[in-house]
Amino acid sequence: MSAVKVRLSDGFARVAQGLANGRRIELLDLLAQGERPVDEIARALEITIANCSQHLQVLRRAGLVASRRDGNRVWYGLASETVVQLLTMLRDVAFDRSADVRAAAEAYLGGPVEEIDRDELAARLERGEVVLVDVRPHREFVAGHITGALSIPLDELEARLIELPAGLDVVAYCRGRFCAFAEQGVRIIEAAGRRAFRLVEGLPEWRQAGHPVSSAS
Amino acid sequence: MSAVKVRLSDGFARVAQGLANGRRIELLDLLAQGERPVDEIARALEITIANCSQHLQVLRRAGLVASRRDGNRVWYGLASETVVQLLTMLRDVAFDRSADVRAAAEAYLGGPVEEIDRDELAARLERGEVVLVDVRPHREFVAGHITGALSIPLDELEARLIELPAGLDVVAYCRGRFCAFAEQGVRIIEAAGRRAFRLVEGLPEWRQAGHPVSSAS
DNA sequence: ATATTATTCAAGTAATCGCTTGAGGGATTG
DNA sequence: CAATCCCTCAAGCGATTACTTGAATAATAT
Repeated sequence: MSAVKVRLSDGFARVAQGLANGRRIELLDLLAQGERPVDEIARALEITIANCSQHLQVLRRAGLVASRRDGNRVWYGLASETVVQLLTMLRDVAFDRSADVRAAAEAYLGGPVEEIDRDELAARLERGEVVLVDVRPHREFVAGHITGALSIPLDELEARLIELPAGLDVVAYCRGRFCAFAEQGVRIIEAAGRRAFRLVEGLPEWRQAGHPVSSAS
Repeated sequence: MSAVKVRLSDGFARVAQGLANGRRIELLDLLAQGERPVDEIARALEITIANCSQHLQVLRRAGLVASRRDGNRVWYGLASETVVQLLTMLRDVAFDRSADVRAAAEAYLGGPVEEIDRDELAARLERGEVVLVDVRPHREFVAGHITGALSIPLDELEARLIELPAGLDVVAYCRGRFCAFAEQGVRIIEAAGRRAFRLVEGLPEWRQAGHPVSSAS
């Protein structure tokens, strides 16, 4: 009787176990931007391929990721959109409840920049009041981006500032609340004398809120 | 630079680590019904007090629970309502993504019973169409219950069926979607020839959805 | 003060985790 | 076919986790 309850609770715990490692959190954050083959994930996380593969097996056993084979590559992606919600909530609770996390987040993101939320961005986009820039790597833009956004990866931003239509405020967005790309993008744009905001959340949250998303360039 | 990102991700992971153990999941589920002293938690989980205390320290370090001293007892409770949301989402994702969890849930809860959701219950309560029974232990009812519910703990239900006003459908609820009390309650009530439903969620989700809750008997 | 009750701490042990290294398996290329 | 590329598996390691036992601490009761 109680053994069955233990089995159920252990099952829930196994999913949490998947999230209980910093590298796997980064991995899921990356996969939230679109599926990828193992070697790319390993490179992005700066870990060995064997180590990465093992983390992926743990996540697969936890039911958080799924894989498909294409030729001699294996592509991994999130098992479901609900995984994004879980990850987002985990990070929000961590930020809310842990002073360590808040300190680390500030150290990683740098001081505050002006922010804008999803609904406000949607409204201003509708009215054509802002330029929206996706500062993630181009491949992630191709996999999916906010409809109407320009793709200017962070490391090209300074050189391509001229592409931003003049006379409008600029909004930058990236992978999510705890990704540093948009913050850095905003600083670069502001250094050029333009007013810039960061979208608080990233593409996954935007998609999940039901706002319009496009694929391909 | 990357070291800072590692620190942030590890911080997120530490919170997940708190959830990454079956006993701690049960513990949080219990605390979602109201705060309790250590010895009671240990008894409910059928673990030793020392072991329980150590799990509670892990959860405190993860920022998921908080404690207060009253005389020579220490009462533990969830650190925030958001912890309930996180726990609920974790279990929903686990149920959704893991066949093991679905099998364990079925083994624990037994076959399906008729269900009713929050909004429907709220509407029917409003119209006085149903009797609502809280089948959790009485102390949990006292700590907080759905406004208008009767308290009949599961182990007294069979003997007290007569207290249920005649001529109405009965709805039973308990701690949550993965608590077996309500299922068992529905079976007992149906065995007496009454029509009975189970509220899909429990009190924590009801409260969090903004529906009316009362305290004390 | 002493005894009692409730909780935490410290030490020890078996099991698990995270990583490395090197071998093995699947699929494409030459 | 061999050679190559991509990924997984197996073994081994140091560190961490979950649990037990017994001692230490904190507040109350006698």
